[in-house]
Amino acid sequence: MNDLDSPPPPTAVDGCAARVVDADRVATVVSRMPAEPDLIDTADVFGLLAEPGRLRLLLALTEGELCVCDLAVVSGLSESAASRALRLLRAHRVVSVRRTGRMAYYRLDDAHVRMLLDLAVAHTEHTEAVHPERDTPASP
Amino acid sequence: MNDLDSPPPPTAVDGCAARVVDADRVATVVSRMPAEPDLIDTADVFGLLAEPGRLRLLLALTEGELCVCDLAVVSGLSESAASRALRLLRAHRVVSVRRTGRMAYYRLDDAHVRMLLDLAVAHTEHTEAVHPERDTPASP
DNA sequence: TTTACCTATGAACAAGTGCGCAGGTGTTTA
DNA sequence: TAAACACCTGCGCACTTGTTCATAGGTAAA
Repeated sequence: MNDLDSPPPPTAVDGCAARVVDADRVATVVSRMPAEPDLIDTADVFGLLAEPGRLRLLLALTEGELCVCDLAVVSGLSESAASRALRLLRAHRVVSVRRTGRMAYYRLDDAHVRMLLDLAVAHTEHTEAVHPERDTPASP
Repeated sequence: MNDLDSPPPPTAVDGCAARVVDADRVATVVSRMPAEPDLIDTADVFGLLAEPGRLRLLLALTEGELCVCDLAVVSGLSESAASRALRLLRAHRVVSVRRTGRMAYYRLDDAHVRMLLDLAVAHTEHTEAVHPERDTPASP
């Protein structure tokens, strides 16, 4: 495809053709980069927390278990949407379910996610909205 | 705040008609629920970490600042995609940029996100893939 | 039994998002 | 000067993802 071994400057990591400035730093960072599956799994978990609805759902569950209809009310989702979201969270082992008759009580089942939630909430609580939409910090 | 003490059966939170089982618990959870803007902002931040590419980008930056081309190589993104991702991260004040001539060096600029990253990586490192795809824990 | 209720699911739709390509801006070098 | 370089951006495509409507399963009450 491309033969870049003779030219002096550019150095690739494993065969990918691209300009590299700090080869040493790049090598170090690459070596410390988590494995692909772990990375994808991590991104997945963050993705679960990336929506207000699911976030409310999980925040509500930090207080203890709740049934689907209550969770729907608290999260502002329809019961259908809440059930669906809970199924997703359950598939990722973030929540677990306890069934009693026709009721289904969900609860947080991942200490890691709980820490993430605490950290996030604590942060937003004393951090005045970082509203984006501003790219250039306006330097007159 | 809202009147939910007299009616026996269905009780809504602020006017939404929906079945509620544990009215007290619901009221408590709702009262402790973060404000809408904070919630959206939090979900936003998690959304930034919800993709392998951006995650690699940020993980690389935990080691120190890097230029765009090096970040592209490390993250496996094209320079175009890396630039765009960095712009997004910059808009949310997650990273900051230092320009020297025609180079642009990016660095992590949010201690909170750094904690989130550390926590996530530490978790995935000693947690054997929680592969989903399993919904019902097999209950015959 | 029938009825009412809570939860779960299927399918279709709509919306958002990431990426590649090509071109542009500003800077350094020949 | 022109050329090479590093970064940035507009356009369009394709993929993923969330939401809703309607319906089905399963349990408790009449």
